[in-house]
Amino acid sequence: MNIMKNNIRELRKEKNYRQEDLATALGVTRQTINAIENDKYDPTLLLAFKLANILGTTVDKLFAPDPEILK
Amino acid sequence: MNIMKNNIRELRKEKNYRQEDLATALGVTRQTINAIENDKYDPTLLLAFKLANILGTTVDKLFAPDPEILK
DNA sequence: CCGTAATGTCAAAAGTATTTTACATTCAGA
DNA sequence: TCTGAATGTAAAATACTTTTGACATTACGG
Repeated sequence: MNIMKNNIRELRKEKNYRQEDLATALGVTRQTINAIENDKYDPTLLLAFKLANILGTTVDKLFAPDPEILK
Repeated sequence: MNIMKNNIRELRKEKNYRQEDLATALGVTRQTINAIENDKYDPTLLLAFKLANILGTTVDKLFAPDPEILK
């Protein structure tokens, strides 16, 4: 199960991208973007950096792990 | 293949932790810490956050993807 | 309302991260 | 030099991420 929050959808919409636009820009599939936006699983670290980069933010701002989990 | 750089080893030594100390503190195995320090593979996003947290830094400062790869 | 674009979802397969167990190498101190 | 501690490494098993292909649902402009 996945405990990370993210605001990819909000930032994506600000840029008027479709899930598919983001996906092709990052070299992944639309299903991957959809799954991450809907918290099905976390992206790899590399994909997290690519997402932050294209959305004009940082990994630390884009994702927020449950504070409970940061022992 | 793994294209991410990190300075976990340096920060770990500043804190006088052994690989095993970091591992048990984060709930992973020593082999995992060793593999990440030696760039065998990237950690998951969650483990990256845990590492940054315990080492007193941020994911963005702790890891640096090859700029080439950030299209 | 109708058509179509966008999003949601699913199952199977492939790729990658992590664990476990085990052994090898390096290095500092007694 | 000898010992023990720390690190490096490897293979097999398991878990998780991503792809592929396909179909369902939602939302919106005409």
